[in-house]
Amino acid sequence: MDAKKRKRLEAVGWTVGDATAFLKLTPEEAALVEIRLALSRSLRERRLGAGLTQVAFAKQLGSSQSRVAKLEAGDASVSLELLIRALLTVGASRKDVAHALARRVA
Amino acid sequence: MDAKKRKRLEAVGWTVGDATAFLKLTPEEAALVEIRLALSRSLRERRLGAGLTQVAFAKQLGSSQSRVAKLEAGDASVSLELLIRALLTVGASRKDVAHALARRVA
DNA sequence: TTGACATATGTCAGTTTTGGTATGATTCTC
DNA sequence: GAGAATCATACCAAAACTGACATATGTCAA
Repeated sequence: MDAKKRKRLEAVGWTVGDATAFLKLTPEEAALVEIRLALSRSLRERRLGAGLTQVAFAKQLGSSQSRVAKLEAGDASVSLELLIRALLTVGASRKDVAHALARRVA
Repeated sequence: MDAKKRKRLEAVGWTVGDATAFLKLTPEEAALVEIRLALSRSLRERRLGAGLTQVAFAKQLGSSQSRVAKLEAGDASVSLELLIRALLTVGASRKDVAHALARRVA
């Protein structure tokens, strides 16, 4: 989108940009969101790759299906702590976690 | 240490190995400990590199000096969440965090 | 359609984590 | 030695997170 069109839209009350820009996140907050997203995607891939349902995986993890769903949704109500522990539980190594974390996600 | 010496020690009631082996951590728990350690080390390096005291950094982070000390000590009472947010606050990027996390620590 | 299965979303009491405060230990500079 | 600065540790009330449960949505096969 060119600058002129943006100006026009903003003049009428629209905000132009991606979700993080819209939500006015600081760079750190944006990075945190990206990290959450990258890890949750990796988690889902690994769970499916292992042929596990959310229920089965929740049992392994010592948690509930609903929390696994939230984990994979990148829900704000789950901590990075649990997200990383979950990845380790599906068999990811420390380096795997690092790799998932570095992966482009936007 | 050779196998013979270990056998001799174990026969008398000693446990031979590193801290994680001694504490009988599962692989996931051990990885989590290593992750915490790797991140906290990186945090201290970065804070010092930025010429900040714990007090000054705590202010930036919106936390307290005592919590920064615990962060850097790898204390179990601080979450990975806060640890990672702290790293991002001292200027680490998502990739920096990934790199710190992958770093050998034992 | 119905039933079975997988996943998503809402809620909540109990637990964990947090920021703050207090205090102790160490190391300097005067 | 006194005072100042930096970091470590203990404690606590408030906030955030968790597991569990209920329930909703979606999908597929009979």
